Amino acid sequence: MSNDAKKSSDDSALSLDRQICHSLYSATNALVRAYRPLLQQLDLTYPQYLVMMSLWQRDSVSISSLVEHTRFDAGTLTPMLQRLQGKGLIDIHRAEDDERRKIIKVTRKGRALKKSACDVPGQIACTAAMPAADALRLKALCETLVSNLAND
Amino acid sequence: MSNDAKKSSDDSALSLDRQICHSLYSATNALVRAYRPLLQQLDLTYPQYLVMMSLWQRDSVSISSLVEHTRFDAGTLTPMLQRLQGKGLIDIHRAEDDERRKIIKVTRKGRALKKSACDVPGQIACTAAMPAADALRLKALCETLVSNLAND
DNA sequence: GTCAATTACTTTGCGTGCAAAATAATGAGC
DNA sequence: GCTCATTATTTTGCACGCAAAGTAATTGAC
Repeated sequence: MSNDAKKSSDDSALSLDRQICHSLYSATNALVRAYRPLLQQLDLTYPQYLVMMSLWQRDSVSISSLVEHTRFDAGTLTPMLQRLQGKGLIDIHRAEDDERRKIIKVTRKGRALKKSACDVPGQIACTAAMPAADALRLKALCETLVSNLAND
Repeated sequence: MSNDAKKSSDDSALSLDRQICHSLYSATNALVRAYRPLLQQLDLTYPQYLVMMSLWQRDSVSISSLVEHTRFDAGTLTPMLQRLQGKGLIDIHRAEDDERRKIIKVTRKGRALKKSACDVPGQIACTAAMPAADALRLKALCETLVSNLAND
């Protein structure tokens, strides 16, 4: 809690143009918008794409494990997973050892989709047109923010 | 479109942990979550707070002007403004010269809210616990991203 | 073993976010 | 001054995002 970070009653702090958060917020929305046409060909939304990436990386996981890895809320994941199941990309079934848990498995169709998705990261990188060094710096700053804000 | 930015068929590019976009996405969600308890006292959501900031800065504007300044979609703003009107924070009325346009004006109550909001930027800065230099770098990177992605 | 606390997940409700279609007023060409 | 394209805003439909409440299985205390 540095001293100059807390300029409470400074009026200009409420100027929209100075808001770091507004930049972050609109950058994220712009990114999701940029993904849309690419992902449309895969019949995926951006959040669904993130979940599929998580599952391509580590399959047969519980929902709580997905919550941790993807940072999605459980209440968000439940209907999202049902939609992915509806598309035939994943299977959901109860864990045998613990009937509360559900295990998510990628289907053959889901695994096949990965091949169609392999061009997406490169295409987005082109659209974003950001030097690799800047992109990494941006990622690092965001990760710092996430972990700082997680402290509650 | 640099050459090494386009590693199309590289499998590791689809690893969730390497996704800059995932970091950005979760940082934004974490931020909005961090704002929630602060803004709850003002009975505002984060997007509503952004709109109010825009209006505190420049009052009596059309919706399309707000779209430009806040970077919200018009279809998002219409119901949002109706809610802000319902809270008595703004007035909405048709422009006299052009009956298609609507002019948004902050009410006395809306202006009074600014005083209650003046501590919010400082409090968020404390929670985010990010050095000013890093915050500015983050903002600059996000702005670059926004303008790169806007090219269509 | 029984019952309360915990854990894993689902449901509900509300507010975005946005593409696409609809509505309505203005302007332009003739 | 009519017609058509354009502009400003609204509506619709669907998918999050998430707090809060609900449900069901498991663990822990005794």
